[in-house]
Amino acid sequence: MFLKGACYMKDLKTLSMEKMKQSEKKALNIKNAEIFDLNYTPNKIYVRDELEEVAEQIGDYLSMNVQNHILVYGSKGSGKTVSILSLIKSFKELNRDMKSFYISVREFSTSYKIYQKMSGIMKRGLSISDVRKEALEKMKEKTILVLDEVDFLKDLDVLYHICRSTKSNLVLLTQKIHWYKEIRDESIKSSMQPTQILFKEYNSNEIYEILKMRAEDGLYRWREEALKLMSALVTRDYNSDTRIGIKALFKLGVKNSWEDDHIYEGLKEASKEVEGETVQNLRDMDLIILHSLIKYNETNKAYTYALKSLDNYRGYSVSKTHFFRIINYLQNIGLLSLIKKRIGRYYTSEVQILLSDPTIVKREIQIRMEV
DNA sequence: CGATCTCCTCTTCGCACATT
DNA sequence: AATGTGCGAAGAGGAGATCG
Repeated sequence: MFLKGACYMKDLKTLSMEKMKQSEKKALNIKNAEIFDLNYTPNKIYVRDELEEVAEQIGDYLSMNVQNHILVYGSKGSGKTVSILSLIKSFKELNRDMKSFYISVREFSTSYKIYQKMSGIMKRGLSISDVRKEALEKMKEKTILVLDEVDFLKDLDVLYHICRSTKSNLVLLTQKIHWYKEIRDESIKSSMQPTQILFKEYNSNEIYEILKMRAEDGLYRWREEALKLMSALVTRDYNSDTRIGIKALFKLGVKNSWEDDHIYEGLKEASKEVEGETVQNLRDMDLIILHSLIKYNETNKAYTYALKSLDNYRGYSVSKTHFFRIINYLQNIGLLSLIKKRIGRYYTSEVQILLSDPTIVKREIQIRMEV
């Protein structure tokens, strides 16, 4: 016992020196950390074939000034946002008089909020027509409005008014192939008539190209074979989600270690981080329901359990209706998926949790309980 | 001048009814 | 029976108007 302690004390100094040196080394391999920020818009991107079609449509809009709306489908990390933003950036360099707005609908999920964001008028109490008027005023010249994750939009006012009373062009991005089909309002559909473009999932070569570009711009040293393995794994194990590859690349770049097991570990950590952010953004009610679904993967048992925990934690309650609405929401943001089953005469849904590490939910609850 | 009222919207949630 | 949908009620909240 004593000996161990002594050893530890003795090592502390060398340990800290070693760590210090390591930290210096870490910083040494990073050429530009910004490159690895998931919201970074690079000047140079991997141009997928489908992007040419988008570019053509935008080009037509700009030169003829006739609305030419675009709807882009693609799964998580298929490059929708980055591609579109980079493309618009380069169009802007050619057309100085062109304007553009980018709005994340997950964040601004009603037409009212979108108008507020666009007009810059954030005060409350104004009627929707007032805010709308201000927002449309900003769209008189050639304007492109990008609505990211448009399936989160709760009403269609923006779409209607932008199609009808402006000459602006919409670029809508979504993961949901059915979103447009499910719009009931025919008048909106007939005035919008977007060109629909599907961004396929990247294959492993494409992901390799993307990682290589980021590595070249952001790192001093890396290993080709490592990038190849990473892209293969991202394709196979992480639904071709490029974001996870990029995050992992940064982690490995910092350590400048490219052995196979570090790669596996780095990817796992990266995906946990992405999941962690989603979980942190949930409201208490959602979180508790998610937790009960993890505990009981069958909706009815989970409902009973959720009622109990809600009551314990905050004295809240949920109706079954609302409970299901929340489950649907959780499914929408990709935390779980439901498999409908029939047992005898009855139906149930089996819940499949899509988190690779469900314990973060419990941890998040504990953190919130302490406050 | 501060207090209160009024206006308008947003969000959340449950009820009743519809669907599977 | 288990889920999903439409609708509307309740409460919150912020800013400007109005009043004492």
